[in-house]
Amino acid sequence: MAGKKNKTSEPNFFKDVYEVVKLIPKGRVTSYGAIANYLGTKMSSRMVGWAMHGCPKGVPAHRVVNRNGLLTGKHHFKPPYMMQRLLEKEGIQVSKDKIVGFADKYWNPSAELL
DNA sequence: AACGTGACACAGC
DNA sequence: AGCTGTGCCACGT
Repeated sequence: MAGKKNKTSEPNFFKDVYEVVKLIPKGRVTSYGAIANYLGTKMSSRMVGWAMHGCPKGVPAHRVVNRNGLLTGKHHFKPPYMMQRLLEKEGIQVSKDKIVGFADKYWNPSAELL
């Protein structure tokens, strides 16, 4: 039979998110909105975060933060301080769950990958 | 099928 | 300057 996917919809969106996140250079960070914008769903930044719920191994979700540079998703890590730990290890300074010099370390997929 | 939820973003107050 | 409401799309129940 035709290879019809039983899934209601292919998680193409999620897959794209993972791909982009994996492409984030070390020592850099990006925001959900940036990824969403790169995927074409600029307003649907929520989906990016939701996609991270299934973040498979190899996806540095700790490099993805909100537009404020705040580690909003760190509470979802195990343990939660793992996110900050990884960021500091990559050379990113974090103060009060916020990226220091976020604008300077900001990585725009729409611009860098373009 | 409908409602509620979710790691966001933006406008309005 | 912080809170609220709305938009967005997908997933869970």
